[in-house]
Amino acid sequence: MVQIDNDCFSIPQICESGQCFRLDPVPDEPGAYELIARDRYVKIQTKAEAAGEGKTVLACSGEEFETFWKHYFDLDTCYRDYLARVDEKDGYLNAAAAFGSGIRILRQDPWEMIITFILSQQNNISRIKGLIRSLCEQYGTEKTTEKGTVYYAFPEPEALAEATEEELRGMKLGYRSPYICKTARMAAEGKVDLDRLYRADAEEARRELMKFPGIGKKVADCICLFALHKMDSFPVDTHIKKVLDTHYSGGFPFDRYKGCAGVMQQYIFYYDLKGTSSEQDSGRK
DNA sequence: GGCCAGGGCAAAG
DNA sequence: CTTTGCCATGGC
Repeated sequence: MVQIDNDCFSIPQICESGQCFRLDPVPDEPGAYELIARDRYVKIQTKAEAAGEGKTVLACSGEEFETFWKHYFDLDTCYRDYLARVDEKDGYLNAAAAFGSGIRILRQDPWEMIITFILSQQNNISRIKGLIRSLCEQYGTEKTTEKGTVYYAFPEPEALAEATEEELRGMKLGYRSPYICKTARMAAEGKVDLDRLYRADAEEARRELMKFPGIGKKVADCICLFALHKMDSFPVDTHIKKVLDTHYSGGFPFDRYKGCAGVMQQYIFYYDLKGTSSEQDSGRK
């Protein structure tokens, strides 16, 4: 058991922010979450104390926390400093940052993000989660925790490369099936050295990732941000595009947010997705 | 029941 | 280099 008391760290917000599709509340256990990262599983307890301070407990050893989860959740970084960089005069971004102040940019697995965000295109989050679950149950290795919890690891490239396009269509992946099929085979053959991408700059990483079928600018940027931790990557999806048109017609101030544009992107995305629906329909095309 | 979802791609303009 | 039509499926 490891207790985390970092400032600006909220599992529920990270869960809802849509960067990780294998983090979910445990049914009938208020405050409990399950997280699967590649082949690892961890159970999480979140408890809102009377004082208002959030507390998070990971059910793992101190060693596993130090060598993996701490880095995964980016807990060595002070997100209060990111919040402080928000322009005082930017009302929208202040509201968005306040709303999502517990979000962190995770360091997820590149291969997992490649498949996940290829599936994400023109799709909604709840369905994406369902598709990922199907893929894991079908092609991932079944594992059991010390306490007897059964879960499925994310399929390795070699396992997913065995899938045929017809099988994937049968699992309702739709027109994304050939993308997954070809990408898995390319990855299994080692066409792109994923580890090398950590060293590359964002621009080069993006170019390399776009060699996979089904990965364009937006999906590549998601992989750069959510796996490779390129903090200047700024995925522009339908939500972000709408906000940029509505609130930043003069252009988003990327220069000001050098080194943390991706964090701002997540604040905006989450705010547009889950924020107060008081002016939900104000955005027009 | 219709609109839309964390887009990409190839063909046209 | 910038638009356009198409691609499956189901959540809401």
